[in-house]
Amino acid sequence: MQSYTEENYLKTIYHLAEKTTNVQTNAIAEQMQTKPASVTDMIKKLADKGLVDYIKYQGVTLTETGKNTAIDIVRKHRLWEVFLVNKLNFKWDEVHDVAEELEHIKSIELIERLDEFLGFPKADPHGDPIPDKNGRFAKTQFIKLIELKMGDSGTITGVSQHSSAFLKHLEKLGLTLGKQIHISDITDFDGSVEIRLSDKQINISREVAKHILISSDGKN
Amino acid sequence: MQSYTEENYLKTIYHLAEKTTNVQTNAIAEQMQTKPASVTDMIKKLADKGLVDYIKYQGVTLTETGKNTAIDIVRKHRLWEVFLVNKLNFKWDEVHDVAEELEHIKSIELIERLDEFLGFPKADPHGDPIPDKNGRFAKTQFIKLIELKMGDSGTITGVSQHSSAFLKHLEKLGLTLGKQIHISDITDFDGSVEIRLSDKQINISREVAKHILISSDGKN
DNA sequence: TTAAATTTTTAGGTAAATCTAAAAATTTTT
DNA sequence: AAAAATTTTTAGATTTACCTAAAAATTTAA
Ligand SMILES: [Mn+2]
Ligand SMILES: [Mn+2]
Ligand SMILES: [Mn+2]
Ligand SMILES: [Mn+2]
Repeated sequence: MQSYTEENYLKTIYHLAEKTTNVQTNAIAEQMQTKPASVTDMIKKLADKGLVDYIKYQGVTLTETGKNTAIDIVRKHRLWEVFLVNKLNFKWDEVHDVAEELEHIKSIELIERLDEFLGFPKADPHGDPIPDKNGRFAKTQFIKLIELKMGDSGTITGVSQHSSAFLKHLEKLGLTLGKQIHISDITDFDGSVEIRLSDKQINISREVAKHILISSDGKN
Repeated sequence: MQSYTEENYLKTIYHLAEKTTNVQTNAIAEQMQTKPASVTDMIKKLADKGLVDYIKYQGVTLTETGKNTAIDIVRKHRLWEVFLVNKLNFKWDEVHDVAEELEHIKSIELIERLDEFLGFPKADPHGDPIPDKNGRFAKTQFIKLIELKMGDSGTITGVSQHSSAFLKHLEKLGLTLGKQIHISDITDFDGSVEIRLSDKQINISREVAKHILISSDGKN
């Protein structure tokens, strides 16, 4: 059984490992909003428990057990987010902090029944995949909007930034999950992207385009 | 902002204060499954924070703030129990431990929306009243089944014991909330109670009868 | 109203998760 | 390949929530 804190470390390491193979102390510290010295302490503890492999000065990797635990927390986090949005009418930018707490409730029964109650959803309100109870989920193949070329089309199926400011901005622009988009132009001057939606034409900055994930329908 | 632990102490003190006016250190220790010395430590801390009034050797009472905090936790606990039973199909004997964790999730928005989602329930699965968001709730007037006389009738509206063993037993006997009962006899030998339900006749021990709460329909 | 029993507190410590400051190792630059 | 910069670890404290053992206060019984 892990503490609330250990679970958060495992989850953080898991997410960082999606980007870089060996996860560094400082990266964990930044993500966890704590100090590198504290991270070293915790890493040793997790290593003792067999949840991470650790060689001094060379970062950490999750063991099989550690990874499974992390995935289980991710599963809970995302299921709770679906609950908050679909059942309690929260907005997609309001759910993260509460899910951050709910993910630590320890009851297998609870999460299985919640999953069923929600109709076994495959993705959370931000398009992130929800692992099933065995920890399995499809590694979805997203393309960043910024990588699309002029004339490309696709559907918004995720975001890679969960800050409330960003999500609120997308909502205001009408760029929500499931929306069909078409790249009508890429501005020479600043690289901003001109997008055609079903009902309107908008322009978004490169910075915004970086964090929108598209499932491509191919060129058209 | 209180810690998880402080909240549990406040809730425990609140419940004990429903029975005895001044709440003793040992009583808190027993309820919290901890040692009296630890309770003394925590009481001092709660007193420093203005959540309890405390005079050495004379037990504690909740301050107004302390009481409001406790009631808020009770509200959360009971709303989550309703959620678990009504939405996730838990049995009434399975919800306590999970609610014990869920009650500490800190989000006013969450609990208000949950309340609404559940249809603003007035009582939890055990018949205990749910405070509204201002902490108000009717002090329900229950009579213990054991206090009824032969010939009395009433409706089961609560239980004063939440152990899984007791609740499962009641369920098996068909003594669930809302059931109409009629006292057909009180056995001379052991004081056990003969009860007529709509469809059958059963006999329960004094021990069981003590913990069933009845809203009396008057004699008939 | 003493003595005995019970309750409560104090004193002194432990373990978990932090922190700051300084030392050590590694990586990058010159 | 040094020097400089960065990253990481160690050393030593702090805070929270516990604990045990012993002392002090209160309550109950003789
Ligand atoms: Mn968390
Ligand atoms: Mn999400
Ligand atoms: Mn609790
Ligand atoms: Mn209850």
